[in-house]
Amino acid sequence: MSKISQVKETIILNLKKVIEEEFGKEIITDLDFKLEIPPEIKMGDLGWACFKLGEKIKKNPEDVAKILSAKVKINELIEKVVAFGPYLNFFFNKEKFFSLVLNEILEEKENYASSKIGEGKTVIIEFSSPNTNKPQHLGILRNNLLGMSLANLFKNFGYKVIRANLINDRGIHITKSMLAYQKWGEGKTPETEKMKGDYFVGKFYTLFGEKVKENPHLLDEAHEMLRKWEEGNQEVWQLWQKMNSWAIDGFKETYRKLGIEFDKWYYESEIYKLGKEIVLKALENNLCYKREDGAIEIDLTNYNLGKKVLIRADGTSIYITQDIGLAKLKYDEFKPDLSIYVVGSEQENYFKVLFKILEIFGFDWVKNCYHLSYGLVFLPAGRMKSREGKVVEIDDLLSEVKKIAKGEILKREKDILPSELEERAEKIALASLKFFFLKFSPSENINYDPEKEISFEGATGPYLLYTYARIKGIFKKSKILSLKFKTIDYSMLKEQEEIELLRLLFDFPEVLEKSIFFYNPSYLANYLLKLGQTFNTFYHRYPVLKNPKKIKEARLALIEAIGQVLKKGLNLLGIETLERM
RNA sequence: GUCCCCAUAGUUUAAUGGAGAAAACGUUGGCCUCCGGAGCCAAAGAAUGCAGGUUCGAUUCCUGCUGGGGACACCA
Repeated sequence: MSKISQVKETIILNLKKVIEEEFGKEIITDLDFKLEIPPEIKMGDLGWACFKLGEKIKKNPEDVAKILSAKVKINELIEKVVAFGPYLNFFFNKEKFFSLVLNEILEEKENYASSKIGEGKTVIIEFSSPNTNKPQHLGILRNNLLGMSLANLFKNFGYKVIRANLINDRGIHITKSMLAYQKWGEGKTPETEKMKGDYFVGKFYTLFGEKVKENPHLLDEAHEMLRKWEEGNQEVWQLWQKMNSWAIDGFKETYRKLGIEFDKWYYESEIYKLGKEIVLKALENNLCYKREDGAIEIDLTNYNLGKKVLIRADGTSIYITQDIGLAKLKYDEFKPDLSIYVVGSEQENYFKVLFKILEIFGFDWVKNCYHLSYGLVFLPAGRMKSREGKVVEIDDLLSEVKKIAKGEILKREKDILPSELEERAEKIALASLKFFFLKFSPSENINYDPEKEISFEGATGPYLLYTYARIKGIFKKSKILSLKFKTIDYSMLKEQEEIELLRLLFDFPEVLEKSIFFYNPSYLANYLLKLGQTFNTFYHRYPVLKNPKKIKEARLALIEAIGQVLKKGLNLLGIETLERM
């Protein structure tokens, strides 16, 4: 256990002991021993709210705080214990506090705030899961980023993480684009058109949408094509394989740009027959029933989820059949302690149905399944609709933001090498986009106005990259390669801003825990903003280098620690830092 | 019709039931002789949609209402 978490543990143990002695053993079990950082420095460094205890023993919480403050022992780190209204607040010896936190960060480096609490446990995160009939748009971008950052966070806590991608490469929406290509493709390919494969395929999906308005009969042809596909018709399969590989090549290109990797790829075309056996077995056990028309159905009206067909009358399976099968497949293969599905909020009802069916079928591991639902992304014109081409695609947006980033760099540095320009612009553009989407709580819908939201100032990724580069800049100027942090005199650090920064650094491990506990990377994103803002205030108010040696070294240690935490936090969000902007 | 989610400065968002509701954008006014101005400082701007309730304490929990979004397929 890290020294920092030991500090909290020790305080809590001490506190529990005092409460036991004062008010009896039984009372402990009902209390929440969570220490919080008070809103203002003058109130103390850690605090405990006495409301609940007061209620239990029928005493005013302010009196409780007073009683406790007299009893809780101080030590070399805790120099004062004070009753601050209904709160019991602890004041640290600042020099000891600085030395404790900064030494831990500087020693642990990128391992600061990592832990092994997840060791031996497996988490499977299914995310992205695109349809192979069109390029990925902003909604999936949000999905991709959430899945990636959650995977990073879980890894940080020692979990074994399986990043799974279910490619939806089968079904009527796929044959629609296939049919359009067959009719109007004229044998063109992504190569002949110099187009990214997924864009090329998407063009025909949109084309189908247009043509079907004039000729509704096309829909029947698409259904006919799907039937042929399921029969294994050779001609249809060749076309399907060709177009799918175009689309998937395009996806892989997008993932590469975003820095997203997967450990496991599932293809709907390979698994869509899974689950039938499970359903048939459930039928034998009377967990579901056969309707008069032959379809197999389950009645969930008792759970207010209606009725759901599981196998069609003609014996073919539907989407949920396969998801039942896939859930079991994932369980058998990985025995996950937690299985997360990152899927949009419009499918909340679907997942309630899926999980309920798994429960009824007797799979007790369904209790480890969790639907991480996130809100929709809206454009100024409203909800995105691929069929109408009313979308913003990831690749387009990324290259546009990159172009703007280039312009910004050239404003500041005219004679930059082209390769350097390219790399910096790429990282800045990615930081801008990724941070934008991750700073929202997943449950919130996002209104995205491409004209307005592409910004590199204020609460943005580039602001944080800039802050990090600024810290690196100071080090470069200092000509100090590695800091001998053991000999630093931490009593030099006593400014208000320095103490605020220290409290933030101290809080970092808990922010990461909170992010993972609520499956919400936005806690981390907003924390990083706060850290960046506080650092910049400090930076403008106090020089680091133009100081006597002792102060200079102490401040360098502080900003080095800030740099490390910024970098680690950004990396967990999937954002890479830059040494120069 | 039934169910779910959302509603907080002009705008976009933040706040495990707890300590003057916090930021960013925009607006107004300042700050490069000083470690990077993609920055900083200051000001103006909020009875947290409405009406009740629970609580020592509600932006947070409960009920009703209003407005917005979503879901209720033998689509995926």
